[in-house]
Amino acid sequence: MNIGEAARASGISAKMIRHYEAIGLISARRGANQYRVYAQADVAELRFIRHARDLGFPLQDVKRLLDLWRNRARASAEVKRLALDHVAALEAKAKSLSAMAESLRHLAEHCHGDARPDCPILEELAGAFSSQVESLGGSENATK
Amino acid sequence: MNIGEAARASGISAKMIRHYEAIGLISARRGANQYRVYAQADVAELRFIRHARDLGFPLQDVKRLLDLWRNRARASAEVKRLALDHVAALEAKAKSLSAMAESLRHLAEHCHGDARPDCPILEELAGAFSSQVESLGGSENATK
DNA sequence: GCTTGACCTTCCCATAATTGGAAGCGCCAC
DNA sequence: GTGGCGCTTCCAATTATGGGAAGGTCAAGC
Repeated sequence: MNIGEAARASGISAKMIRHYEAIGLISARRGANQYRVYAQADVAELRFIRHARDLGFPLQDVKRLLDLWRNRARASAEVKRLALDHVAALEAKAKSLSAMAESLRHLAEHCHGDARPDCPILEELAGAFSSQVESLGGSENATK
Repeated sequence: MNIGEAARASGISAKMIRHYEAIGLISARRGANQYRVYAQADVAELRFIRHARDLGFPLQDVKRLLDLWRNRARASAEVKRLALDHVAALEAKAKSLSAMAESLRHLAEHCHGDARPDCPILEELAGAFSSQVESLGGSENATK
């Protein structure tokens, strides 16, 4: 099959299939036309890639996982280590985003959100960790 | 003060300060040398930007927030809307990452992780939603 | 045979945010 | 007056994906 059909069968765009080939993740035979030709096994690899991406693995890890998948003599220990490292990274990222969301939501709760200009969200962004910025508008001469 | 000192005072690298100027987020006066010159108010803006970035706001939102901050006649409603939209985006992203982490951790729990090659993680990546890929190794001729 | 349309090819560019480096100049202290 | 640091601009890489141009190929229809 050609790249379009492989794309439909795998859920990866033709654009990305070419890209994955360009970065050495996969390879493809060429027909007499120079068209890329894909077999069922190639589609299976593409699906593998897509599932790994769906789980958030970066392409570098996907490459390693793909190598392990192709290698019948692999040790499952390495797969597990990759997976658990990735789990840790995902959880750290999720935690960080949740913390951002929570502090921002806390700020938003104290903003009345009407036509008035005063807003604790902006005040926090301006002041944040340090003390309040004093007389901001009037001290541009303090340029040093 | 020059860009280096502004960078140290704001926690934003000189590189990024120049970049923020290039994309129109901030501006800077120039001295006789053509060196950028920053006042305390400029540092306050830089800090504002950093805090907004720390909360995960994309630069586009930061630009809008900065405009609102500069505008004394702003309505806090828009700030609140921006903030709550961003909170929703953050929470959605965090939830997505957590879901990935959980399903991957679930898979990893069932992988014995030793020298043997069989591994449910790889099997899931290969098969996932569809049924098991049957006789993958032997049917490359089924190319259609 | 020729057109049309769908498909394929390669190459360049864009996104978002940040970082790195190179080449060249100014400035200050010693 | 010179060495080192800071400043300037420009160019590129990162990560993953997509958009589009300019052209080649193929099958169908008339």
